Order: sequence, then C-alpha cells, then structure tokens
Amino acid sequence: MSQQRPGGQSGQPGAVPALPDLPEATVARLPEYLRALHHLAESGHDTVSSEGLASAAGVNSAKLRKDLSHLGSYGTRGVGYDVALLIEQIEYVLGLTQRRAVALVGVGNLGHALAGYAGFATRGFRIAALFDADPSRVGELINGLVVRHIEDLAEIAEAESIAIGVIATPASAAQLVADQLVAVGVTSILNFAPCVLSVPEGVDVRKVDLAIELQILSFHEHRKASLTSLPATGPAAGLTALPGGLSATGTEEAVGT
Amino acid sequence: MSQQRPGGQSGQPGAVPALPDLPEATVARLPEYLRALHHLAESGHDTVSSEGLASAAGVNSAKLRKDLSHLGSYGTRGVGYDVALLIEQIEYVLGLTQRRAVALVGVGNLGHALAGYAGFATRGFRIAALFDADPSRVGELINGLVVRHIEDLAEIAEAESIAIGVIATPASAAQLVADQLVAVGVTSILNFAPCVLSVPEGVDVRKVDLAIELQILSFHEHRKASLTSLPATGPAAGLTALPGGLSATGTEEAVGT
DNA sequence: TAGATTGTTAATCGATTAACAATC
DNA sequence: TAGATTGTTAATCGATTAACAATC
Repeated sequence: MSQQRPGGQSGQPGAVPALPDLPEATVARLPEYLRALHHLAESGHDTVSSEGLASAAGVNSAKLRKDLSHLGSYGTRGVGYDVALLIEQIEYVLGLTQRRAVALVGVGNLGHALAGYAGFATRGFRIAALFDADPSRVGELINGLVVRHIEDLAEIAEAESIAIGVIATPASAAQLVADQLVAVGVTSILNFAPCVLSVPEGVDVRKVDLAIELQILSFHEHRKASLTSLPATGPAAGLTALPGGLSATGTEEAVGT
Repeated sequence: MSQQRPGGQSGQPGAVPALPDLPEATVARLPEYLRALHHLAESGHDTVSSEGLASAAGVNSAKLRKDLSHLGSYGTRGVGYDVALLIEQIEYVLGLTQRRAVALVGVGNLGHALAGYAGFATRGFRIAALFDADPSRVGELINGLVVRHIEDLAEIAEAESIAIGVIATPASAAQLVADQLVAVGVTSILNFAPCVLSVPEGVDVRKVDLAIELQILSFHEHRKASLTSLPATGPAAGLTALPGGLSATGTEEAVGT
C-alpha cells in the first residue's frame, strides 16, 4: 500500500514524507543489512531475496521484510530486492549520503587504534580531529592528523563541522569531555569509557564497553558449565558465594573484588 | 518445569538453586550495575537504595529492582541493598568468581589496543595468549605477551584453558578463525570483525562493530536535522535518493558507495 | 498460468514501568 | 509507630515470528 508514507492515512497526498520514525530495533539492524548488501554487490549480485539477505545478515527473513517495510521499501514480489536501490535507500535513512565529521577525544591505547581504524572511513565517516588533555601528546601525528589540545575543541569543532564525538578517555575524564562536546554543539556521542554519561535531552549517547561484552559471555559460559555438570551448585543465598561447590570448568582462580 | 528455582514453589526446601535463567536484557545490565557498585564501594558507601543504584547505572529504579529480584536478591525494605553483598551476588551469577582466560586473535591496529586494555584485567579476565596469521608479527612482544602463530592455537588453548576467544582480524579472516576457535573447544566469542559468523549451536557470539555504532548515531543526527528544519525532504521513492533537496545540516559531501 | 517472493496481518513473546502491599 | 524502601503485580508497550493473501 501507501506510496509515500508507511501507514495509510497521510493527510496531504503528494506531501513528501519526513524521515520515517523507525523502531529502534530496526535502526540497529539497518547497518548490518547495509554491510551485507555491499558485500553482495561486490560479488556481482544485483538482486537478492529476503531469505538471501536475511541469512547474509544473520537474521530471520520475516524480521528483515518487516524492517524493510518500515522504509516503505521497494522489493518486487516474485523477484526480490534490487541490491543497488536498497543500498541507496538504507544509506539515505541512515543519513550516510553526507560523510559525517567525527572528533575523537583521547588518544591513549584505544583512541590510537580508533584513529587508525579504516572501517570508519569506508563506511561513511571522516575522522576530522583528534584531541587529548595531556600536553605531552599534543602535536603528535597519528594517521596524518595532529593531536590537538582539548582546549581547542570549540574552534576546531566549528571549523570542521563536527557531527559526532567519540570519547576514548579514562572514565574519570569522560563526563567532563562530554560536557565540552555538548557545549560546542555536538549532539551524538559514542562513549568507550566505562561510565554513565549524563547529557541534556536531545543528545544521543551510545556506549561500547568491552569488559561488559566479556562479562555477558562469561555469564553464558558459567551457565553452560552449570548445566553440563548438574551437581546442584548455587549462590548459597545470603551467604558468601565463594567457591564452595563449583565444578567442572577447569580454570579456578578467585578474582579480587 | 524447573525443579530448584528461585521463585516460590521449589520442591525441596534447602535445595540450592542452579543458576537462575535470567532474561537476556537483565544479563546485559548486570555488568553495568556491578561497575556502579564497585564505584560506590570505593567511595565508601556500604548501602545503596534502588533509586541510588539505578541512577548510578543510568536506568529506571523499577527496572533495577525487577532485575535484582531475578537473582533472588537480598535487599532490605526500608534500608536498601548491601553493596558488598550485591557485588558478590552479581559476580557469582556472571561467573566472575573465576578469572577467565582470553585468547586474542589478530594483533593489528585494534588487536594491539585490546591487548593493552587494562579494563579486561581489572574486571575479571586475563589475556592469556595473542595470535596472528602473519609470520612477520609472530614473536612480537605486546604487553608482556609474545604473539604466537595461529597454528599453535590448539596447543596453547589447552595449556592456558582458554574460555573466550576475541577476534580482531579483518573480516576476510574472521570465519576461519572462528572455526579454529570452535575446533579447540572455545564456546564464547567476541567478534570485532564486521561480518556475521556462523557457529554451531551452543557457541555464543557477541559482536562489536564500531562503524555500526556510528551509523546508528548518524540516523539520529539525520532525524534530528529533518525535524528542526521541516522543509519536506524525502527519499524520492523509487528514484535515486541523492542530494536533491537536502538541507540545513552543514557538512555536505557525498559518500562513495 | 504456475512458481516465487513480497508486504502485512495477527498471534505471541519478552521487556518496561507505575503503583502499591509487604515489611524493615 | 511513622517513614522508607523493597519485591511483586499487572498493565502496557514494543519486538518477533509464522502464515498467507497479494502480486510479480
């Protein structure tokens, strides 16, 4: 149905739709579809079925079709989706038709790696500036960019039209950096520091915490181990939950609190 | 269903519960609570209310209480939660009472940074081995560990009781590495390569894709821009969605496909 | 036309949240 | 006892999925 608005009773016929208001879960999957589509395009496919794309993206095909239907997408029944067209549509809604300028704050271990990460450049972004608060790092050249002092943020953010800030500082500095980014008008932040940031409404923060990812995997490991060897082992409700009757996994080495 | 479970009608009184089967959303938040709790403990709190912990972890307090109730948790009405006890309980369910050995494959840009990431060590993990397929990198010393050739994986995985594999290779190598990890018995994988891995049932994979995080932020930037300046601009259904009538954002530079 | 595959429906499932009785 | 705060209920919301009519 609906030519130019998912949903039917759009008041004005002929009115071009604003950006569709996609479910968050859908937004989070579109980049994965995009990656899979680029891969398909490179291997010469110009058409793909929902089944084919879904399996390339690691999701269920009903979910894929539902997601694409929110875009008001244009597949062809009996045929599938035009790869190039779908790439264009997804890049459009994700706002990737303009390359966005990214400022990276904190050029320690991780920041260094991020500054050199080729995937940003190939997937719609341009690292436009590097910052650090440590004067001894300022001036350093990383991947063709000079590290600037965080004090210069305002000036450079304006000059480079920074759209997204990436925080790769220690947790102790992250809130201050976030405040500074917000102060110069940045409304999207990717935070690698292991802490919660508080920001005004209208500012989006996404967080990547590497240790948390491992801890989630650890839970499942623990779970799998407790299932294979079912000698009722438990948290000893209320008491200390230390070793006691653990079992079967192998490595056993208490972790300091 | 389920014989010995937190939640009321457990058959055997005195029977210790196996690991509770937590909702995935809860599992994903527990590490955040844990981090906040350690922070509170360091600043001398020995008790915290659900309201206080929730705000430190950036969630709603009803959600926090619900999450903790799945652990069969032991708060005290009118008082709050005992910080040290809660830390113990969460570390127990997450399987952090034993320090897990991690193998990191791929010591390029990102792998290098991960090998040096202190957060792993302080939060329950031990990077036990580094691997690469490039002979010219083998032998290199990173953070006190020698880079080994991926061929030696089997031998070392056994010797070090590797529990979790981290893939930081290019996408083109990631599936092969995953197969090799699975072959030596690893059942938890953290994948930084931008691709979908296929693994047998029983193996858990978590994926971190840095460009995807930025693309999600880009969507919201695009969305915010399309709302503030409402001159009906749209995807030109079916046609190319290139610049045309875009507007207002500033940076405008087409991105290559 | 027959076969294939989309877009949508509707049922189901899981997650969130406000509200409040239980209880310290 | 009065005040505070948990643990749980129940309502709501959003996401997933199988199934299938529409249609190429």
